[in-house]
Amino acid sequence: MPELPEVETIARGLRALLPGRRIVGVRLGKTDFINDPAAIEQQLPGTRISGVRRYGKFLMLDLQSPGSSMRDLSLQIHLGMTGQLIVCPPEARVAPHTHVFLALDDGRELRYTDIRRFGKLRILEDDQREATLSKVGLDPTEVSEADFANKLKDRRARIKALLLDQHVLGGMGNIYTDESLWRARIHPMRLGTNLTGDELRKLYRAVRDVLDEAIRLRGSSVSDYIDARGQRGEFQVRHRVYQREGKKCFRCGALVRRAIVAGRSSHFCPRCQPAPRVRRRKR
DNA sequence: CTTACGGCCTGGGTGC
DNA sequence: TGCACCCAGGCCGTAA
Repeated sequence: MPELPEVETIARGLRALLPGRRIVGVRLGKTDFINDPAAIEQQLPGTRISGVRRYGKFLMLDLQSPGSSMRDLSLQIHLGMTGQLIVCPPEARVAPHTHVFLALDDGRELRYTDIRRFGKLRILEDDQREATLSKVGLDPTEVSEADFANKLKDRRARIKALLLDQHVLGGMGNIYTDESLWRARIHPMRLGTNLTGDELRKLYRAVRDVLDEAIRLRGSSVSDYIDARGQRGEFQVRHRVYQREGKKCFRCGALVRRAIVAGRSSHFCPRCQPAPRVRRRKR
């Protein structure tokens, strides 16, 4: 499931292949995950891809319109759980559940495949672009330690929920949240406001390190993630708690536990990551 | 405003 | 062989 490192890997792959290319044709399969399929079909052909951006888990393809009277557009892509973007020759085998084909002027094709169709494709006018970008929280690969701490230290929500909240930080998903909390030795149910200064520092370090390592290893391929060239990532071999329920903690040997926190299944070591004191429920 | 939670979308994998 | 069920991430509505 693509989170920040996977989306970043895909973005880097696309950046080597797409800028400067013109879209010469559009073919769509199922369209229920696209905000305006007719606009995609009518307005994309003829545009030139000027840039590929990542913000949080979103990808943005910036498109220059051919005529100066026409407005520039952006194609906003969210891969959901099972979305894949592949650049390939048009004769390459078409994977099942491929629903978007963009023919490029170099003879290649950009394809979007999504088994579950939890992904989203949106076409944005240039005036909607920045408003959309501004809704996503700070980028955890660029945020300063002070900004990171300030975002969390006054919040009474659970740290797991805060790290997953895309308005707080953009790009953390279940894997990297659990891995970061394990490294920082913080239980997912701890409240943001109850973290000590030292814990916030450790968590900041953990988030940065986990994401940097994961990007270096081109993401985690736990189910069907592949990058723009169809390659799998390698970070899944470095997972320390994610999907390791019942296995030994790499640090202390206690058995990794799984619990639902903030509506998501959360993996943690009950010894390294001590649970917060349960507040006595008032009757 | 903040937080918590349930429901919804879809289909592959699992377990009976 | 079939089939019910679980689960995933994001988002939205509702309630406290």
